[in-house]
Amino acid sequence: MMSMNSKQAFSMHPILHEPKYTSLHSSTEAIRRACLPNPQLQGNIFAGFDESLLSRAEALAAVDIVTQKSHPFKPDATYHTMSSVACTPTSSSVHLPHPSVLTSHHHHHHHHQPSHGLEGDLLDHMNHGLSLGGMGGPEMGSTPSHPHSHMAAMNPMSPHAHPHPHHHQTMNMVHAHSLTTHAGLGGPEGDADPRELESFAERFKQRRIKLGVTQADVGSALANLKIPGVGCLSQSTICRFESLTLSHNNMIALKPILEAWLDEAERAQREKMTKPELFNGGDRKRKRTSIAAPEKRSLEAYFAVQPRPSSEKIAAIAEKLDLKKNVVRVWFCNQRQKQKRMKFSATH
DNA sequence: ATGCATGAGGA
DNA sequence: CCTCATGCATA
Repeated sequence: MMSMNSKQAFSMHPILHEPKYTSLHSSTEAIRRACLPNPQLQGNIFAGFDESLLSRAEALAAVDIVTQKSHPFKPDATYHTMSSVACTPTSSSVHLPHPSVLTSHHHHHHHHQPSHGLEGDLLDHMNHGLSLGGMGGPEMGSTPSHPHSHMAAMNPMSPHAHPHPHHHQTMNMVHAHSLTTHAGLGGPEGDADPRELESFAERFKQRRIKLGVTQADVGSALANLKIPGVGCLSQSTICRFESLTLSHNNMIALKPILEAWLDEAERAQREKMTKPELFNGGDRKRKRTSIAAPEKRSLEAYFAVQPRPSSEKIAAIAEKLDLKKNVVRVWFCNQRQKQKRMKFSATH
């Protein structure tokens, strides 16, 4: 198993040079990040009395059950499936010609701390369905409402990928790098503004639907564009792009690609349509752990007081909630990522 | 549309 | 171990 795709060979790819990217469109994201919670700092601050905090958080979480509205979902543990996949993006062995790195962590300026009233803070968060610090408050699913605009295969090029459904990571890494290094000016302009991304995302969705293509179709069709370093993307990513639930950087990186596809797709629509083809492969599916509501509430409570628990703390939490440590760790990672998504970004 | 997961790359 | 970009599986 786990055959190594060429994408994974990325690390040993001959072209490992890292050209110094220019600050094409950037500074905005720096500003955005500036408002994010400060990493390790809080950890130390609370390291001393985190015990009590944890207890507090847990207690609150427990009591909170009554305040929570009913959840129509089953508090199951884990599911398993054997359903067959429909769209197999497959691999696109291409790599980015310029594996320039991203992640320019420079959160200067840390924000407030919940130390001014933990109980109050927690209660506040929980009673209000958690503000930015806990979970996605505002509905992102506020998109129009044509969930199923099926039909597809009208991609510019051959929509079907290869007959080999390795569900491995597609490693596109269309990273957009940004530099905060703009001379001490007062006008942080010239970069991609969230405003434009927003409008583009909206237009994109509409035109995509007009073409009668699904998000999944767009994803797999991208590979056919043969753009260096760009393979296919999943429905998830396309969806997130349209709903702006990606990091600012990610949005900026994907925009030109999706734009190129749109162009090509609309052009191709006039002339022809390649023969639609469908294939499928049956692979062992990954399993998705489902954290029950009560546990999730506890995690949110913990997260409110300590977004970055230490390994030990994670272990402790995991044990209390009877979850695997790794599940808890990943949960925290994912929560942190959510905070950074465009929709909740302070750049707005 | 989203929750949980994987992995590269970076300290 | 984290951050980030992405994806599979699911509601």
